[in-house]
Amino acid sequence: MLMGEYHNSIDDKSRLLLPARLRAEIAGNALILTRGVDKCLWLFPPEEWRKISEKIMGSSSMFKSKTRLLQRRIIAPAQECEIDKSGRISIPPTLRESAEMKLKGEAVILGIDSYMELWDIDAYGEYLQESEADFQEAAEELGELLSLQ
Amino acid sequence: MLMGEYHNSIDDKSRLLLPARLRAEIAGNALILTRGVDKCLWLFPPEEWRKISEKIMGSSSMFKSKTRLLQRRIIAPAQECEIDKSGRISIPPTLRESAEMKLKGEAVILGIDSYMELWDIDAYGEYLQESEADFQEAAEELGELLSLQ
DNA sequence: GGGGAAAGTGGGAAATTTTAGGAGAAAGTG
DNA sequence: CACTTTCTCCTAAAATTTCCCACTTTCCCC
Repeated sequence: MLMGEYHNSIDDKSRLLLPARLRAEIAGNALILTRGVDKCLWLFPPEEWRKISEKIMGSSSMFKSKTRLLQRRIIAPAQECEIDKSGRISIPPTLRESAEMKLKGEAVILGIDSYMELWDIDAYGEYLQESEADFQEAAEELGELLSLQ
Repeated sequence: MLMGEYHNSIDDKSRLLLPARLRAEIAGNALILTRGVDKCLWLFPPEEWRKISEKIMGSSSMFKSKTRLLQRRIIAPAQECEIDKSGRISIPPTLRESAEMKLKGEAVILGIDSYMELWDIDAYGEYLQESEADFQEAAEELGELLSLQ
């Protein structure tokens, strides 16, 4: 299971080192990188990606606007990337820029059960700040849900 | 499988370089270029185009107004274009203008499974911005769909 | 604390990809 | 029919990406 929050920097060739703890959980050395919802990138093991992309592509036609949106925001930006011998992935510039991640900038890497998220450290800070109220609310709802059991 | 989001510029001869990653997925050097739904162009490999155009033409009669619309918007503007030895396609001015793509302007190229989309970079930015709320909604629905598994 | 292995960092060189320019052919115009 | 303009094709240069290797640091076991 992928877990943990890590801070690593992107080098001047747009490469990011994946923490060894996360790498240990990944079978093979191929991952799918794509735009996430919110200002981040998502990094999936191939099987996980297949599930999600099949859900989006399967129930869909290019003549429906919502399908096109999901395709453009999630499916299209996806790139397969290899983990190199030093444990790094190289992030295509277009994807890097879509998440406001800068060359030589600090990135946050989140392990979330079956996938990972990559954030620019400043963008992540802002996100946490802006969403604090929503978080409190979500926690409250979760509390109610749990106390009913 | 065609995937990835790329930014390339259109040169002053109305030509656009297709990214090598996308070219590698295409058999042969002929593609069909036409107007897409939303302010973009669609670029199909010939077999894909045949499927789509047959669907549009098959479900229809020229005596129905909606059919005529689809035919005029999608079938009629279609042009076959060749990939030249440098990997570029040349975009007919009429099509280019229909997607607000400018000479020497920056274009976005999306690989969507079996076809490609071409956008003017500014038009694409506007589209994403305008549709952000719909996207959040679609993502929410997708989340529910996935969590049912 | 020392030795060894693993993890992380940085940079060079080769290969590929992209950009740009110019010559020749084709097409359109007066 | 000659001229201009547009479009193709080809070549060369520039930039980027990829691959590989060597070095430093950290961690762990002895």
